[in-house]
Amino acid sequence: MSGERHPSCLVAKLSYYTDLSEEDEGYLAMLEKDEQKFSASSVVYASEVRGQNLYVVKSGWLFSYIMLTDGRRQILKVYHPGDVIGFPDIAFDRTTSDLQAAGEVCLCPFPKKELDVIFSKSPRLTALLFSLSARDQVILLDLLRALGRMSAIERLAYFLLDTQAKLRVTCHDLTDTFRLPLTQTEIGDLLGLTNVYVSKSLGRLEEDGLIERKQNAVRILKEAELRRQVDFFDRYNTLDTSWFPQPGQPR
Amino acid sequence: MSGERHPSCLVAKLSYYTDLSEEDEGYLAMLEKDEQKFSASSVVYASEVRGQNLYVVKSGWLFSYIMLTDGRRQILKVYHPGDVIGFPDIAFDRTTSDLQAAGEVCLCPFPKKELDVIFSKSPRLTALLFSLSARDQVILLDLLRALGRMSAIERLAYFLLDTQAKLRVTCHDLTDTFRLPLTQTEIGDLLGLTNVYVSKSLGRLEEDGLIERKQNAVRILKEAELRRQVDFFDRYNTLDTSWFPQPGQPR
DNA sequence: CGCCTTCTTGAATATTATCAAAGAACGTGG
DNA sequence: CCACGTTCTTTGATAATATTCAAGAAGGCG
Repeated sequence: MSGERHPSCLVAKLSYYTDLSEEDEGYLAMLEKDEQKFSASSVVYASEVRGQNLYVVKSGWLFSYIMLTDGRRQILKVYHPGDVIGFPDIAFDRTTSDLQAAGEVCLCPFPKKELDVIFSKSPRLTALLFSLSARDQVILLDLLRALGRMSAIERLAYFLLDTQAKLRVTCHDLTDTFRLPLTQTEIGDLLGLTNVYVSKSLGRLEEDGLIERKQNAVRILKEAELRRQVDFFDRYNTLDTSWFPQPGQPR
Repeated sequence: MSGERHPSCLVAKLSYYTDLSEEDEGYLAMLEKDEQKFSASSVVYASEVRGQNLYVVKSGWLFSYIMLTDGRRQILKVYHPGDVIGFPDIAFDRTTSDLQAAGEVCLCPFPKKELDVIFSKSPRLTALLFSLSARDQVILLDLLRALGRMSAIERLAYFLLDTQAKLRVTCHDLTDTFRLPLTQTEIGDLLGLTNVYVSKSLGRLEEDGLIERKQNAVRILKEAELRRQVDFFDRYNTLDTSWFPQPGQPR
């Protein structure tokens, strides 16, 4: 549309990792042809619903979660612009989680059935999508490690580092400060803590001079030290594309 | 090889969900052409190692885990016969976790580079593998919910139900009893608990008449009640294949 | 039979949750 | 632009849950 190199943030994100053919860019563009806006806190879809759509995030933050029957909530993943929402649910005919907008968001929904074109026509793009989904899984494993074996303070440190690393992929000039449009209750529901203890632990991190807060922005003061403390790996900065089917022999 | 319908447990598992063409069965057979045995407790691979292999589990149980530098361990996933190990790591050029055999195991290793043939030649089989990986991710999300928002007893109930449901896919006649060849320390490292508290909580479940133990076998006495208590979903019994590219137009 | 690992049990301790209330920030409508 | 209501955050006191430490019992294996 515009004269920009990448009109789409999905294409921008993916070509960060590998070269895309024009044909592949075309397939991706198809996934982003529709747009849908949601207001803050609105539920994009509920769980246990016939979910045949995936979504590309165009702008805004969202998160998916599962409820227990008694009201406990586990937030599963926070989504940012350029993310694809819905790969896990591809294996089921109903959604397995709820999806809620953290603020105003703009999404590009597309039916999962449309993936079959990509699967049939572009092995290379398929491999790329597979890798994205695989990486999401590793990021989830990191979170699992945090919930299973880290203290509250460590979990928060991990969460801040992870968010920072993720935002850096699309926002290259991000240094040490970023906005965090989540409530402490939401952060707690992601990290398996209560909102009260999130408040206390963040206060502690600030007292100790590791982070700084103003409004809902966070500044990470001692990134290296925090990374060492939680044994942090950046899963966002590379992707192994060496095994991908070669282009030039499509179809 | 033999006169059985499915000489391979991977083929057996996959054709449980969808019909495979002979060609597709051929591709899968290629992945299982090599065999490698490991003795109990041996480490199949360590993390941060150039990992270009995936594995099909032929027999035995294994688990993957990540260590923190101070010795804390988080077990990420327990593998059983018919499972494919390594999809998450496909996105990276190094392994992101360690893999250890719980007892004697037999594995079929194959280089991930071999997947490119499947990606290029069989869109349908690719979609099936994608779905398996996606399903693993949902199972992981269930575990995340357990670690983040459930009590010790609930986590154990969830773990037992999950293990039972998974074993039922390959062992159709499994009713309410199964062997559990993991130590309580390992179960604790999976569920984010100490071995001591695993012992106490299992004892509690038994006292309450929900389960029964003898040796290292478990019998689930009140499956329906336990399922209700932890809001359990069986992720293993179906797979949505409706969106798969149609066969008959391969290549 | 004896050793080694795993499991159980109990007491003391630590971490995090719960409850409650006040203070700060934010958005909305007048 | 201010007042008000709402939501979010902070703080303190108390309670619950799980950990740690330690020692003894049980079970498997040579």
